[in-house]
Amino acid sequence: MKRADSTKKRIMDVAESIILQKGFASTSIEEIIQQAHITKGGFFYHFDGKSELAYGLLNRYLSADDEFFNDLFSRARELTEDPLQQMLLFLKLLAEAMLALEDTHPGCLVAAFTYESQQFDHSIIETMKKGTLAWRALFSEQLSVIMASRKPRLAIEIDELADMLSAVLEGGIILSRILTDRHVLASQILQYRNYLRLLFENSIEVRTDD
Amino acid sequence: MKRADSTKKRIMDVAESIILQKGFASTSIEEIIQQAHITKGGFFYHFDGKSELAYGLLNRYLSADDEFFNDLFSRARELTEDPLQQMLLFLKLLAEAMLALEDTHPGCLVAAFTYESQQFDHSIIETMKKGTLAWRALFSEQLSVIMASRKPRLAIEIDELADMLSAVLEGGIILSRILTDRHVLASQILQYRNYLRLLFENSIEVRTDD
DNA sequence: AATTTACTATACCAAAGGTATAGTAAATTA
DNA sequence: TAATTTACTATACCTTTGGTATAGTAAATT
Repeated sequence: MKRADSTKKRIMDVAESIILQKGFASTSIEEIIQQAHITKGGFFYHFDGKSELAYGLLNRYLSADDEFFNDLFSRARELTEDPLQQMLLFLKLLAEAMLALEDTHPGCLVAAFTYESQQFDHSIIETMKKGTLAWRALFSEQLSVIMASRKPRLAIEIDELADMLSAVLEGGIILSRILTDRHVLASQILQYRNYLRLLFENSIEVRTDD
Repeated sequence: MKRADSTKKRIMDVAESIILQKGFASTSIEEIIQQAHITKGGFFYHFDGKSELAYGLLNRYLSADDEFFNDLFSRARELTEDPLQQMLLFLKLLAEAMLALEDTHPGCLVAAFTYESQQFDHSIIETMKKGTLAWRALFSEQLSVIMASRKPRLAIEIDELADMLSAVLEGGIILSRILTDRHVLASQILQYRNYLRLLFENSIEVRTDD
C-alpha cells in the first residue's frame, strides 16, 4: 500500500485537470494514464471505468469546495463579529484566492459536467444537484444571520441572493476563461460584494419594492 | 436549391439542441443525421466536418443572441426615455423571456464550448472572445448613458458591471439546468436588476467606497 | 444540353472504451 | 517466515463508432 499512496490521487489530479480543459467526453483514459505515468491496468484497478472516475472526481471536488468555503468563512469569523462584515470579508478573501490560483485558468467541475449532463447517469446528476444545494445552504445560512439583525433596502429572497453568489462564480469563471483573465472572476465577486453592501450596509431608509 | 431550402438549418437546429444537452465532443454526427433525417453524405455536403459545424453554430448563435438583446432593448426604449428605466425594463423583459423559453432547459453555446475549449481551433476561441466582448460592449453602452446623468452610490467600473450581467446569465443558466428550474435564471436576472436599482435609483446620498 | 446543387449509399480506418489474462514486487497478516 | 493480499505492469484483443472519403444521382439552374 506504500507504493500506491499517491497513485489514485495523481490519476484524479491529472484527470480533473484535463477534463477542465477539454471536457469529460473528449478526455480519453489513454491520455490520463500517459500523463499520470501508469498503465491501463493500473487505472482499472482504481476505477471500474470512466463513469466511476467521474463520480469520484465530482465527490472529491464537492468536498474540497465545501472545505475551502468553510475555511474562508472561519477566517472571516475570526476577524469580526458582525455577520455582514464576516460575509464582506469572506468575499474579499474569496476574490483574493481566485487571483492567487496557480491553475492556468479557473474551472468548476460541476459546470463542466452540466453541459455534458446527458452522458452521465442519475447518481451523478443527483450529486451535482446536492452539491449546488449545499452551496445555497452555506451562503443562505450566513445571509440569514445578517438578516436577523438588518433589514435589506429591497425585499429579497434569501435563497435567490445565496444562489446569486454561485451564479456569479460560475459565470465569472466562464468569462475569465473566455477572456483569459482571472481578474474578471475576482471583480465579479466584488460586484456581488457591492450588492450586499448596498442591500445591508448602514441602512439609510428602508425602501419598498416598487 | 429548392429541396435543400431548410436542410442546413434543420441540421444546425438539431445539432445545437443535442450539443447543449450532451456537449460537443459526445455529440456524434451519426446522431445528428438521424434526428435531422439526412445521410452522412448530406451532412458533409453542408459542412466540411465537425469543426466547421461548430464554427457555423457559434456564429449563428452569436448573431441570434445579438439580435435578441437588441430587440429587447428596442422594446424597452419605446416605452420610456429614461436610460435607467430602459435598462430596468430590459432586464424585466429578459427575465420574462427566459421563463417563456420553449426549450426544456436553457443553454448557452459559448458556455458549452468554454469547458471543451481545448478541442477547438484558434478561430473558434477568437469568435467566442469577440462574442463575449460584444455583450460587454452592448451592456456597457447602456450603462454609460445611465451614468452620464446619474452617480452610482458605490464607485464601479462600467465594464465590470456590464460583465456581471453576462456572468449572472451564464451562471444562472448553469444553476437552472442543475436544479431543473428555470425560475432560478429569471430570479438571478432580477437580482442583477435590484443591484442596478440600488446603485442608481433615486440617489439619496453618494457614498464613497470604503 | 451542360453544369451545379443537394443530396444518397457504401465503404473504410484509426481511436477509444472496455475486458481479460498473466505476472510481480511490496506490504500485511497469520 | 510463509501465505495472502495489495497495487500495480504488460499484452492482447474485441467491438463500437467517429470521422472521412468516394462514387453515384435526381432535381434545379444556367
